Amino acid sequence: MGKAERTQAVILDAAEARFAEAGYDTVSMRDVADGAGVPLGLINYHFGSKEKLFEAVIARRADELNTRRREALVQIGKAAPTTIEAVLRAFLRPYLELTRDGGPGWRSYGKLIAQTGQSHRWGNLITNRFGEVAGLFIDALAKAEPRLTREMAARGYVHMVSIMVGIFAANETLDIVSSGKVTSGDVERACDSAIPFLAGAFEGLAASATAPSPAE
Amino acid sequence: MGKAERTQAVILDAAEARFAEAGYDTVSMRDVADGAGVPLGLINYHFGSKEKLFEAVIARRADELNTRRREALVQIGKAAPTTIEAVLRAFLRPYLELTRDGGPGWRSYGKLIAQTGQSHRWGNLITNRFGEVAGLFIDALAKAEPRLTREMAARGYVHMVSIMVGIFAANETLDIVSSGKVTSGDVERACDSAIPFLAGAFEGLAASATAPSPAE
DNA sequence: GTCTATAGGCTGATAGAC
DNA sequence: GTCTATCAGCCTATAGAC
Repeated sequence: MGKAERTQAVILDAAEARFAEAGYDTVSMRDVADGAGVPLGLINYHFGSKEKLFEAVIARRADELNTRRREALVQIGKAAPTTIEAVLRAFLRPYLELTRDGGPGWRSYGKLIAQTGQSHRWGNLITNRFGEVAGLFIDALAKAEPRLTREMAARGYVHMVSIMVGIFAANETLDIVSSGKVTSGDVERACDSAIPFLAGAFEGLAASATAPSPAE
Repeated sequence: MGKAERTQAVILDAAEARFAEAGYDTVSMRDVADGAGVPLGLINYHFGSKEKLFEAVIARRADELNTRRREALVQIGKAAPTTIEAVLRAFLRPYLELTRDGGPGWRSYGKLIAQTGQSHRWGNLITNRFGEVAGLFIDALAKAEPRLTREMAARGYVHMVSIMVGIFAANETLDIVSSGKVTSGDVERACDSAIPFLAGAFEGLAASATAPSPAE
């Protein structure tokens, strides 16, 4: 790794941590420069603008996560028939493993994705980065549970993403609503409980496709 | 309604719409003033600061939503035994009805809540406003499905909120991942499909509490 | 209650020395 | 590649006329 690349990594790490903590708009380029221990001008030299710096922060780990998820999907594709639960694991486990073992930056990244995904402003950035793999997983869900229509699979996928984002953002909502009895920091435990939750959810959704509602 | 209150409502409406669209930090007090058609100084006269203006925007509809949810919970409490599905409806339907019939401001509010809930900065604001009703619903979930531990009920509640927020934020994620075949704008349809999804989810979670996992 | 003018500070970006 | 100095613009908040 050249000197320039190492400098860029330091800047990306600092930007990631600050953006995750305080939000893109609140953090100034000076904050990032101070956090990285580099002069202000160097950031613009390497990344061009604040906006491009942010995009680079998002892109860095998105690529790694997408690769691992693709691999996990290929793995379970070999063993037929594929179950919904296997697809859920292929989606959640790569993220869990990276968050647990991939260094502290992944914790920041989780918080960052949560903010970015809900801001209208970065919508294209997120869907450009994650849209392709999303299509793969919607296909896998529909294949694993034939009762699911395409619409249901897509809706279910979006719900799954909402839950996933909430887990890896690890904000304190859970701690507070549980009066401190459950901690949001234990992402492994959160994933373990999310699997049966989501497996049941897709089962319930599939069942509602075949059984008419009581009102009808 | 006095003149001052009407002016405040106009300011709140403009602030809500702009904040929802572009985010708190991006929107300036000048933007809000222009949107409301009032001079800049008037906003600080009525609300004191930008931060307090934002809190007022959040509080206004939170109080109304909490009241309706409480009422819905009381209603289903009268008919024993309470089902998970009834609790889900008590949680989602008031929000749906307000979003559908309560005027365009509720659409903005949905987007705003999504952003606010994921920003570390406003965490206390959200939990202060919604925490009490959250406790009521966690109790109701645990009562409706005795197999659920308190921890499971709390986790499930948080997941339910994640999904709800995603639905009412109505961002374009769903439209994009479904290649335009499903629209996120139809919140009624989204709620209808979320009910069996979540009912199945709590069923799956409860089942996982009694049945040991295959690995054990 | 409403409106105007302005103070004081921080922002992103860059020109130019090394 | 790295670092410093600086510019022009925008921000929130407020003092004071009406």
